[in-house]
Amino acid sequence: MRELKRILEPHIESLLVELGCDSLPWKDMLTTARESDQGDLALPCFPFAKILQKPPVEIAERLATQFEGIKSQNTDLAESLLFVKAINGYLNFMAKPAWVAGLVLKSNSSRRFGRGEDTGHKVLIEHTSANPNGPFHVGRARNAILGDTLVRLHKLHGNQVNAEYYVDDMGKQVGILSWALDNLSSEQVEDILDSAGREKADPRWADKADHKSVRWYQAANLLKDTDPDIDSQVGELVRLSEEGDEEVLDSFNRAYQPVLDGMLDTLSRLAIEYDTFTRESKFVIDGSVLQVMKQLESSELHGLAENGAHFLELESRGIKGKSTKFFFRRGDGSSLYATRDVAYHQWKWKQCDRLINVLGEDHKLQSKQVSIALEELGSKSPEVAFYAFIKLPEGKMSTRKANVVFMDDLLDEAEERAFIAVKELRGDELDDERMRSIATAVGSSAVRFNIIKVAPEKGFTFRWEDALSFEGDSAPFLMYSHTRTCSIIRKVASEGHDVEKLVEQAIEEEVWTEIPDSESLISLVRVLGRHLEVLEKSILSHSPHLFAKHLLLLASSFNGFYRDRPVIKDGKVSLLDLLLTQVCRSHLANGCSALGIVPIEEM
RNA sequence: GGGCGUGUAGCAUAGCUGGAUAAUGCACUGGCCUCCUAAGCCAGGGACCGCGGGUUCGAAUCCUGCCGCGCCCGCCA
Repeated sequence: MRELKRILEPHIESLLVELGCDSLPWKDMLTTARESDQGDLALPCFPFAKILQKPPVEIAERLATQFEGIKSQNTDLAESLLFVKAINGYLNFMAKPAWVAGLVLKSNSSRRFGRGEDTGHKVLIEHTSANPNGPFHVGRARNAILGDTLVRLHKLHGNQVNAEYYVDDMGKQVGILSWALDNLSSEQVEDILDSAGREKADPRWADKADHKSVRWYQAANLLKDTDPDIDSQVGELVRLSEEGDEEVLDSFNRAYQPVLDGMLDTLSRLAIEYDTFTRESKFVIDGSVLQVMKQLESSELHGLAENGAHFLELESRGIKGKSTKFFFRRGDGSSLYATRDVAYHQWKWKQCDRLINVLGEDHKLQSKQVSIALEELGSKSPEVAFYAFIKLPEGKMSTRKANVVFMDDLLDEAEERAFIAVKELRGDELDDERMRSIATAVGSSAVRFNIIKVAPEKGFTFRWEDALSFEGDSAPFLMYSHTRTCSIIRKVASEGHDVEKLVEQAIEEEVWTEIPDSESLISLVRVLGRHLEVLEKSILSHSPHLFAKHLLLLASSFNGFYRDRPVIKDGKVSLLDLLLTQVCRSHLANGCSALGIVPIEEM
């Protein structure tokens, strides 16, 4: 209730000045009331008790009386404020429902659609950036889903966003894959995996490049343990790639590109797309890594190891642990992953005014080191959205060890279960094709939502039942509420009304000024009033789950409204209820889309 | 050993810049389709907020010490 706060603050201030209590941080104390039937905002009066030597209950009552006096003399207050009440030592402010409704319904700006105005800010969000060495799995999915959701939320907020994928086209992982594809036959690969007791490849994915190539990658990793010669061969390839050797980089490219394409196919099933792809090798080839290394040498933190390796000593910058050194150049003069990352960040900063990385919690130290190095070079640090891992009951997911749940399998299973559910509910009304498309939308939405609804910093264990949950706090619940808004509009139209015209009429007549005394209608209006504030908070704290929770609340409030307020009855349309339904429909549709949930019109 | 994060009903989570009776879903008990889709709605039971100290008028929230879990402390990526 930002608008209400803005109106109230000057008046509260003048009262507190009069009392001599304005030295306290009362603006922060003025918070959302816990009980929504007692008010929208509340000011606890306990801290004033000490200064005034009077009981808080008495102070609250005195303030309430004085405030009522001010209210009658001020048009802004008279218009927006329903009442001020002293309850248990709290000063509670309740906004007029009609005023709140007006905020949401009357504006012909983007607010009525649950969308922020253009901010003009350019935001670059780098996410996923997974090594292209095997199929996309559920462990990696948290990065992609969190990242893509941030991209969508930023767009809804009004920012201009670039979604960026950093392609790791050099280094050990790709080196092993490339070596394996050049040196092992299909029979050898299957023999190696078979004798290690690994499962056979799933025939369903026999034609998908990422699922095919990962067998080579896994076999080479097994072989490497017994044959040290492979390590040195791969090591040589890696060294050459880091020097920018074109031939090696080409063969790396041939090895990983089909795998990356396969991963991107899977991601597109989740509606995850990227605007730009940037290869790590770019920064070696264009010389910027070399320049970074040179510049870091003149840092006061710079140090030189016995064999000629360069590092920054970060103890003075708060880095603790066994090693406080950040190596940025090997003894042989070559760069390291993090060094290239520094060059990459400088490049990213050239194209945005806000830079966000989505990273697993295992990258926390690395990320801090890169930030310090950037500061040494006079560059800004990025914002980082960290997340904890999704693990399996058997432990951490690993492509190398084949301990993974493939996203392709999860999505197939989700869609299948969704199909069974639609068929059971609507099998006699809809044809198979229609039900299939509903199931596809429900499946991918549910998978995304079940990951995005928990706070990023909390780790969790993957369980099929949870990932595929369709009830309660879930994507299908949101989607279902949205379809209800659609079917109401459909019904109004089907009875011969021109919905657009009626909505315009409702706005013109300002139908919200005579708001009915309906608890569910009013609480729905209040939830809508908070929509953009929650969106902004969600973005600022990199916490999409806050917006997800809010959307669940919106859907559930709409369901209450739906129960109590028939929009059309005996052919007669209630303009206010129609307008509210239309506004809810946009809020839900845009909100769902921002979470990667497909807002279908029937299900 | 050190650093970062996390611990809330049987389960999964929200609340964590201190504020009123700790919120939601699953599961459990009971009720609601002649009514814009019941993937829904209503009512009910269920919580030493990991444990111990401290700060405060007031602590799930802040400080501190334990305990459990996760991640990190490579001239790997």
